[in-house]
Amino acid sequence: MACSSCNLRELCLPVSMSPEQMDRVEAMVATRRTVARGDALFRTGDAFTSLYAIRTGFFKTCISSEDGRDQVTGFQMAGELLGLDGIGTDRHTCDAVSLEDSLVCVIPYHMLEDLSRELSDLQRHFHRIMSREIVRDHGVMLLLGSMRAEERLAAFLLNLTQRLQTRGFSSSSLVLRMTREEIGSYLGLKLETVSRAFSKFQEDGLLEVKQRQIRVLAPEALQALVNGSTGY
Amino acid sequence: MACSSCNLRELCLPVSMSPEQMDRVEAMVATRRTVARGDALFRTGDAFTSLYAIRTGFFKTCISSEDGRDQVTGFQMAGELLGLDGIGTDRHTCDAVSLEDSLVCVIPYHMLEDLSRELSDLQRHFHRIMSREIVRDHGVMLLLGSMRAEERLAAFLLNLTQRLQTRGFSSSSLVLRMTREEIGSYLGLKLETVSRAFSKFQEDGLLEVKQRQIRVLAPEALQALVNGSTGY
DNA sequence: CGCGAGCTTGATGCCGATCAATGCATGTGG
DNA sequence: CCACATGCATTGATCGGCATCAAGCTCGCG
Repeated sequence: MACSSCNLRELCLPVSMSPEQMDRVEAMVATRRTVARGDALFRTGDAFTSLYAIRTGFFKTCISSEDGRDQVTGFQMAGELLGLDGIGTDRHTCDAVSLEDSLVCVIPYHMLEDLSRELSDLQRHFHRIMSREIVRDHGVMLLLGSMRAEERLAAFLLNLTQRLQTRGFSSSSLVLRMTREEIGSYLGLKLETVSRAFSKFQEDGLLEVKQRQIRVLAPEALQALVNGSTGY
Repeated sequence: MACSSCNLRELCLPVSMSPEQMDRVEAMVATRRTVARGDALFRTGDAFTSLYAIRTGFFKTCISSEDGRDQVTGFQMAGELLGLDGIGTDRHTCDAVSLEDSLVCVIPYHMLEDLSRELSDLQRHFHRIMSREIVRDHGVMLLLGSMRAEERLAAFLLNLTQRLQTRGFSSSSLVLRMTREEIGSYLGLKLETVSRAFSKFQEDGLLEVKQRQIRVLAPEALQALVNGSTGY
């Protein structure tokens, strides 16, 4: 259960620490929490106290405006951090909902503050994580602002397979944890459009689609879609 | 030229510090830099060394993918921070282009790291700023993913007026620093669509539009657009 | 077995992109 | 000072991609 023996330590917060630094990090991450599929780790408006590192499982984060409009802002998998949204206002500004039974490591934020004042490596790494989150969001803005339906889905799938690969899974075969509707919400599309794009990819031999079982047959073709297809 | 006498200090990085803390912050923010209209403060790929606080002026940040696609990811005004994108990879991931002659305060990042390890107020505030940036981006994702053209423009205008108001300007009268095309890029629309939406708002008596001179006549109506108009 | 949640597929319509022309300010050189 | 160029904005006409509406279909589960 210790960070030092966690197979995600290279992806998570405590990257490249000395053994003694690691001890202090482990003291900070003392508690774990299970979240059953469908339950929320936190919800909009909840008081912010901690960040959460996903040990196992899969989450979505979503926001909703006063009227019913809502939007999935991201999908998070093992090794990724949840809760950064809460730092700014001391309240969470989105819901984090588990898409499968999950286990998270609880990182009390005030302890992270204290410790990262002492361990500059930790400080540096935490800042990097926040910065990368900002950069990721910019990428999504590009996707939502300028790509067409199939391009969006291609980008989404490549992003997923890449992250799975980093975690040692096959880059060609994956099981979607989320519904077509959730994918659509993330990509700014309706579920029917997502479904049609999947079918199209299958017709064209880019994918093999069996419900949520996906096999990527032609990653280069997906990549080509994401890049050049504005058709110059 | 000192932070302590800067009229933006309540918006910027050095919020709520003791005089002696403020001295140390000022020592960190030793240099200023002017950026002529149209010039870049930094560009994608530039080495990341510093954050920049806008003293006077106006910027846009934009990213572009390998093919020509590009996207304005934000507009920044006095008191706001630029360059957070660079922390994650030690290189900037977007262009920051000045939309009018501007002056920025240069904050060497390694000094900010050092100082925020000593001043927990500074540390806390810096984290808040990054977190708010993430939350802002999520708001833009909601806008891009689920709003229609006029709703997007209404949200954009309200956001602008609100930020201007915080800085002591009128909330009803503003001069746009950016072109229709830049607004369109930010909102995921074409410039013609932006132009039409402006005209529509003027017809409906919500705005008075003279090129880039905008007068907001009915802010509540704009707000209503942003909220309820999904038409249930 | 039958129900329901999620997925697929088809038909139609609308919003915003695209193409194209004109208008309007600012600036430059003759 | 005017003729002309240039960049930006407006407006109209047409087109296309995605949303919407509407059936079926599949699969897991009580």
